[in-house]
Amino acid sequence: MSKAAKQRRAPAERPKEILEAALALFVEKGFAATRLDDVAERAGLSKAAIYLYFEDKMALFQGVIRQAVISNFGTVEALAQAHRGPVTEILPRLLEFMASRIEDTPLPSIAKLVIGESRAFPEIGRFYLKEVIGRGLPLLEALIARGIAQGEFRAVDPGLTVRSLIGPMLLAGVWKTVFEPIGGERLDTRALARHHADLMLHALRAP
Amino acid sequence: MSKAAKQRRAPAERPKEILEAALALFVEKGFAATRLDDVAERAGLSKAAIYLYFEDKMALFQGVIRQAVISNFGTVEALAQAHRGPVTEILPRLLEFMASRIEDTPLPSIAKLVIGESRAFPEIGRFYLKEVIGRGLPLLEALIARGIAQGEFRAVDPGLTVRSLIGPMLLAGVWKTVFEPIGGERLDTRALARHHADLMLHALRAP
DNA sequence: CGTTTATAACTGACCGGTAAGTTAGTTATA
DNA sequence: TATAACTAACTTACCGGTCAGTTATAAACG
Repeated sequence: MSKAAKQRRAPAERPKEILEAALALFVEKGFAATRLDDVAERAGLSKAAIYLYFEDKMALFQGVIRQAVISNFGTVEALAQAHRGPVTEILPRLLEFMASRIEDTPLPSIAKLVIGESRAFPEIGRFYLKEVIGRGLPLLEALIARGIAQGEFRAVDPGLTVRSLIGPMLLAGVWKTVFEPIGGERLDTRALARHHADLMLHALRAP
Repeated sequence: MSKAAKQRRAPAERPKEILEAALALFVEKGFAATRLDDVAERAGLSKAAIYLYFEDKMALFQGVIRQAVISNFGTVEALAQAHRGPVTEILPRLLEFMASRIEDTPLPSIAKLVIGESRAFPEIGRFYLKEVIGRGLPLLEALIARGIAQGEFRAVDPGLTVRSLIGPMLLAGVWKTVFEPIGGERLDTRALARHHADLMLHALRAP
């Protein structure tokens, strides 16, 4: 190891380090406003070195999104599928789990990036559509359908109901990333999740 | 009028024309990716002429947002305040009105712009926060509070309830502007509005 | 009524800063 | 001494913003 301040000999970690630095900066300043020189500095190497690991800026962005998405997703699937009890009990847990993700991880910032840049980079949007929405929605729809089948819920449209369920969580994410940083008053995402779960259970309860 | 293909002598209309062109391009490509030369071409004049009417690109952006917001807002206020009947009847109308705005106006695209650019241009975000959210939220909260006072609704937190109410509409706007253009399946915003209104009324109904 | 003059509206060509992407060369390790 | 990892310096293209000059209109004048 010697005194090698210039970190060498660990190139396997390099892409991850670059992705981490890029995530922080993309989240902070957006895609266009993030300079590769800054990403490089933060990752502790030169801009040219980034090009050793990523084709171009776009590929780096894609990598960041991919990394953040896959690392933050498996758990939801587990949570929703493992639980075999009454849906009435799962729903509040699920919403509170989402709230914790919104409060404690960069997930909402990622979503904001996707929202803002997917017109310019449709591949990003399609990736998110496929990997997050395409996996998450069916999961939740199945849950609602199960609630109906088990006689807990009235017979509503599962697709629309899922939108009603997660809409406020999207709102919370947008609020946290867009309006709180510029002086909007703090929103208690977990309280919203609990409250919304309560509303939804009242709304869905079979007569 | 003669054959003056070069339009002159109507400078009062010019700012509006420029704003219209800019709106279309900002909505299509985002702020950073929109070239002033393109705005100029679309508005039928030269880039330099834009600077006769707007301080800089940022002021133009601000003008676009301001224009779109004020032209699309007064009606909501009217709708919510004029109606003196039971809140139970107003709520579905209100949601369906929002749905029509989302489907038939560039409002969701504006919102998307604000979401995407407010980190880089906090003034934009604050303007939206003040003019749209600062006016819309209290209006809706008062409506919920009235529903409670009139004995139609159970005693819920009006602030959180309003978030539950409009969350799905935000979701619809995001879906329309972000995911439909890149191959996401069409979402029937009005159906969602009706369905969500139904859920909310069930959720809020006093026992 | 034609001609000059004043000026508002507008433009083409340019400037300067910026940042993505490249390359030729350097350094550390095996 | 071979080579993988890395970098400083460069090239290139773009685009926001400016400015000196041009054109269309209207007012002033003879």
